[in-house]
Amino acid sequence: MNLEVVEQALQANKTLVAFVSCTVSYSGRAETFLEEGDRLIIIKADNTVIIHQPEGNNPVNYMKPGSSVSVEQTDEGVIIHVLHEKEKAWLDITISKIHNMMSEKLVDGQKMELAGNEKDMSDYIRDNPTVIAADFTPYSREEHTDVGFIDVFGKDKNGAVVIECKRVTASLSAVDQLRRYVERVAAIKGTANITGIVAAPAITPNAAKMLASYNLTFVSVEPPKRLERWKKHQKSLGEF
Amino acid sequence: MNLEVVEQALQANKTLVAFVSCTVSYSGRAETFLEEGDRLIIIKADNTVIIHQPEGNNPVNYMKPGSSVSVEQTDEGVIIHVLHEKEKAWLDITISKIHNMMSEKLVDGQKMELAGNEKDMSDYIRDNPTVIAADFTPYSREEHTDVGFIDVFGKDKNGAVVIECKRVTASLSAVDQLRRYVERVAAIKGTANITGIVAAPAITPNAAKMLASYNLTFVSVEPPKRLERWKKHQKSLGEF
DNA sequence: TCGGATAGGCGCCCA
DNA sequence: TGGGCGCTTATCCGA
Repeated sequence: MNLEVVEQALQANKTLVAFVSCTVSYSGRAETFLEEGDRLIIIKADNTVIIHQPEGNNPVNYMKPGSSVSVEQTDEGVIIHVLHEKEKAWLDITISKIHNMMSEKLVDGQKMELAGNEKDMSDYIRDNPTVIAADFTPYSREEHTDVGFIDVFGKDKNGAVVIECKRVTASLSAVDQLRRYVERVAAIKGTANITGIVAAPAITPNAAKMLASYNLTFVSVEPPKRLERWKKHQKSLGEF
Repeated sequence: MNLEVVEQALQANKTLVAFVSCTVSYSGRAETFLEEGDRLIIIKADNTVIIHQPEGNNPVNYMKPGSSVSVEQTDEGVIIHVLHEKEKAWLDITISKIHNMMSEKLVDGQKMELAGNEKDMSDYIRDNPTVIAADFTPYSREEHTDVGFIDVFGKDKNGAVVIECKRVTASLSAVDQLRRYVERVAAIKGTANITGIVAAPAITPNAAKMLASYNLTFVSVEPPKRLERWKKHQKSLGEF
């Protein structure tokens, strides 16, 4: 271990990664402790600190950007102190052994482009209203009320239509949301004659049952672009 | 770059990290693309793949455990292909330059201990029922119904009591949940006389209004142990 | 900053 | 395996 290496890397706005044996203590929104073991530590230039165990997708501990990082040499080993004043949180990494480490100044101004989220889906419904019903006319997206905002709001021949979109299988909470909006619109319009629709690729059985009990309906809508590139990819694999 | 180094690391159940310049393509539940820039790539022994940009808490792209990883040398550079058959997802990392890399076999059988989550809070309510009401008697936690499970279920002098816990400020969705459970219990018991309580440190104004409109109530409960170690830490800092 | 909702959410538990 | 839901959720967006 070399304190100077760590401190120089941090000073130079580098990203530092280290394989270490360590224990981890965290206190903030909750409190955690992790016994000794081998982990990967990442310290970014913005003082984000991330600790990964050897398996799994998620970090076991982390501190968000804007922390302050300091390093201390003690009898127990090297301790990395991370403090986030604003969040009243701190993290201590007590390192008994550094197996390997490296640091690098990384330059990256790019932002990830993403397609296929729920906004794309409500856009798709607005632009292709017949996927809901032949006589459906959308008015607005993200209509705000004091009980939340309605994904797609419009009308059909019977009156107002409230649509809650989900890009994945709709669950009980989707029915909750829809019911909340429909009741609000009914209260505003002074009529119980509102059509409420969950638009999603599928719905769970319990949610479907609950939906029906409130005279709300489900319309199956696939999120746009889903799996297109996957299928293309599979096809190209098949050509080998 | 050295394909063999990467492949040997993966074969040997090592965790591999690399600073690279790359582009990233993903297709699965959505589709993403990330233009050329410097990133940190992590490939774990379980074939978890994580890509971090130089700043921020969260990975920009990832593939969950259980993927298959292969490496290919092309004219454009080295491509790391990650495929998750089951999830019908794939990720390609096209690397123009490797700045630095290292790998290590990590051994870690530990599991993080956590205090201060919602389970601790409902335990606390069960063990200290007077924080809800003087005459409250808890029966069970995680009582299952077909519309979800009730955090804490019990009785008071008026009848059944349903409690929904939140460790942070309760929102509209917490009221939704509680209402859903209360209605279900009322239907089962055949009575409308059910007491429904949101137990949380705070509640948003709109949620409070909605709660009141359904004759449900809010009880302020702090999640246990919150900030205790923070305060101790601050005190010890103050002693310097 | 707060409130509300989505997320390529993830991960855990339980039927 | 799917449903339901919490999460040190994070992140985005609008008021």
